[in-house]
Amino acid sequence: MPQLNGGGGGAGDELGAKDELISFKDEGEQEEKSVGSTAARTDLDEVKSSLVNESENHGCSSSSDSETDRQPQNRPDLESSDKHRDHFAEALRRQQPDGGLFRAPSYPAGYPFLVLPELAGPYLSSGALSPTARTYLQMKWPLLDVPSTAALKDARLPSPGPLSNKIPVVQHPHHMHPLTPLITYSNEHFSPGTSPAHLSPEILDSKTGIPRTAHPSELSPYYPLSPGAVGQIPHPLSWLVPQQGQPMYSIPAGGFRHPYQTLAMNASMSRHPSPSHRITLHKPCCAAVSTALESAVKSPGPLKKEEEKKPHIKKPLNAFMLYMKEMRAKVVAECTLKESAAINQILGRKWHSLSREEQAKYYELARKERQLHSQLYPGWSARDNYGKRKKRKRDNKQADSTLRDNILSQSKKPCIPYLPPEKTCDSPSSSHGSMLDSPATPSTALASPAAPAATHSEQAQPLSLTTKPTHCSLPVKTSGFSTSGPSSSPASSQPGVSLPISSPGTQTTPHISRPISFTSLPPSVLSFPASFQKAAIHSHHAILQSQPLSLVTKSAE
DNA sequence: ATACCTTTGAAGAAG
DNA sequence: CTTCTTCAAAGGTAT
Repeated sequence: MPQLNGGGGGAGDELGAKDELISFKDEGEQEEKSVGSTAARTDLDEVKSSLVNESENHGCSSSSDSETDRQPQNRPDLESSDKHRDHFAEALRRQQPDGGLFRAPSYPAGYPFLVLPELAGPYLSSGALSPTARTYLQMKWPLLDVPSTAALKDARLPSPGPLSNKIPVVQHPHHMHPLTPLITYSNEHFSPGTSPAHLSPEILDSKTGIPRTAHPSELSPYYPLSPGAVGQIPHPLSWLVPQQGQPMYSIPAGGFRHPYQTLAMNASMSRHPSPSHRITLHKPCCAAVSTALESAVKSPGPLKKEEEKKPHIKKPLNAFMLYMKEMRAKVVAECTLKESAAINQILGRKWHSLSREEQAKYYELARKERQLHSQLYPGWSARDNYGKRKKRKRDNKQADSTLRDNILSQSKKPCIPYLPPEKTCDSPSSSHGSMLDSPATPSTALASPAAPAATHSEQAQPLSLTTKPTHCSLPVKTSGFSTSGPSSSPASSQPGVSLPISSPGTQTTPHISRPISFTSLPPSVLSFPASFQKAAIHSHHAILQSQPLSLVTKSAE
């Protein structure tokens, strides 16, 4: 868990100011459409084909030509993926005429982050409405074909006017700030069936293409600040908030009122973040919303009572989760493959392919998020959420991993030589100097803490063990190995020393575990990027610069 | 209807 | 101190 060092402020600024795009294949997506296929897309194409190839007709495997043709039509997917934006921007902004507590440094238009007073917070799920005072909302306008219809069904959701239809048509994923996902926390506190249609613009269903109503979660409140904290805590993510004067989306003055305003007001009433105090709700001004909220909040049975007593406060998202939230839409949009598991594999690879700087953004962001979370919920512990999910997968996993271990040991698969990573699935990395295939530009040499390249190559090994018919050359199933038991890896104690599987003398049975990584390193050491760089340089040096930290080998001894 | 899958990272528990 | 487990998101898939 590399954390940015104290320079956090600087990092934050960097984040806010740069609007750096995640390399991946965003660049030139627009051109891509007009010009046709590009190298950039080959990346995903490869991934797709490798992922879906053979086994499915999802279309990822479709020829580039067809895909090219498909692109434009695919926009709806994109649009839906950009569901995070809506028409609240201006109105919300008005609610904080002074720019609100959280003012962002200059932020490129198109990435408006709003501070929503009182929306159910992302950290509260399942019927738990946050009484918190503020919520971040990303107000990026999607390519919404904002149908005259739903988007503005509700009078309280006045048409963005100028925004009306397809305004942001030009807005493509690659225009998204890497941090956009921050605002996209889903609100599980709304029950699916009760989503207040009026709250959001219609979004084309990614699958059916049929206009659908955006789920409240798509309105994505970011975080709630504890009422007491509001106005006191400088928001760590303040830089995410659009500047006041920034031309966002003009909404007719007098335009709209946030449906949850009453909630906001109510929020102020519950000063204590304590879960037990969070559920009080005032009826939203809108009946529909009210209904939705009530249904979400109220739920029959004693179970509900328990929830009321102890709402589920979600864990803060980590860097990768933040990244995923942002990139998922892109990946999904570019690939008809919708299966999250597969998408996540791609995302995982892409994550590793990110440059240090790019990852640093997310680490910093995650760090801030954790900070905020801790401020909001001082007493909260990750353990509080333990057992909230019923997981039988655990058993499966164990069995699975055991099985895998057995298979491994039986087959005694020799170390697979270093595979030219990513070639199959993640070419993008190469395009932007990923360590994967373009070793060592000075910057990449320092690499992200995740030590991308090597990781991939390692992961590629277990490929054959993939239990799922992904038919993808993607190195997957790393997690499976990670659970391969207590066989502690010596290397884990010395992350920097771990060697690639291919290394001579390494144990024949590739033992891939999860991040030896930085999780085991003290934050001080991991302080990202500076400390990390040092550490990386120190321990890995040239060869290991991209060394897979996740690789565990016994040869390290 | 619900859990699984899949990813990485963070946090906590256990050894 | 190290290792393992759980959860965070997401949405198709499987049970």
